[in-house]
Amino acid sequence: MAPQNPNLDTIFAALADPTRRAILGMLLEDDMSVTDVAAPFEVSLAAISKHLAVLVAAGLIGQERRGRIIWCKLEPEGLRSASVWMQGFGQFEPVDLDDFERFLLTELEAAHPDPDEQP
Amino acid sequence: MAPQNPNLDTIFAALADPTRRAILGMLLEDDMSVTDVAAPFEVSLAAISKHLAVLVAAGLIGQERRGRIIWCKLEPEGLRSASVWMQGFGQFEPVDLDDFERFLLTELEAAHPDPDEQP
DNA sequence: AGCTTACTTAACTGATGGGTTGAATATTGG
DNA sequence: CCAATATTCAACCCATCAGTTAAGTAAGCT
Repeated sequence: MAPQNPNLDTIFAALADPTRRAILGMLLEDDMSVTDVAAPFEVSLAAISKHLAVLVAAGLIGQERRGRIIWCKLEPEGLRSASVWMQGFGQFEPVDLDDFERFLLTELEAAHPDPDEQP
Repeated sequence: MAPQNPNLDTIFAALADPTRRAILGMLLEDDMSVTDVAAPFEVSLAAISKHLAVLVAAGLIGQERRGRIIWCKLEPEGLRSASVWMQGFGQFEPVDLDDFERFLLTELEAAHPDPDEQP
């Protein structure tokens, strides 16, 4: 629904914030409502709403209203251009997915104090 | 020489600026002096010097002084953590290097007005 | 030594970003 | 309709950022 100007500027700027990366990590597991996305964080709901708007503008997530709940879902294609750009540097090595898992968890732990999670 | 805290915040923030991405693209071809890096851009040398400092802090480039010239070189490993993080999204598709070439050229053209090019 | 080249630092400005609180809007349930 | 839930919008605060100009530092040249 958004006009979406998914250029590299907005994509990388969106990824530069740890809260937003944590949100992406959460949405990697499940689609979530705005309220549920906001739950683990200490900042206000309005702040999270703004973060989500940034992610939508960057084309990294999509939002769909069903009833009074707005569902947020990952838009993996939004990362393609940035990913392609980055792969140009760094010897084009294959990606280690275990590394990714480790990074993702580290990010999530760092971003919110993890109230009800059990490892 | 910099203490370098190459976390994802600083890396993505560094990549969010088109001038800095263009600089990375230039350094992909050759190591360059600060003055030469600054040449194609319309902003002041001081501004480019700051951009380079940001890239160094992000671990994306390195600088080495030889004589009175400071040489800037790409540090491809600096992108690894960010690249790994990103690949976690987007179905883990293989990267199309032709796409990369296209993006890189587009970026370079957009970043500086290409003083000696004839439209 | 003194001038020139190469670059950084300092001090300032205007714009943007992330945060807040409080009011506004939308939708559902009683 | 009215109240509660879900989310955004508006107005503001403060910090950071990209840019400027001007001065400062460092190294080579003659």
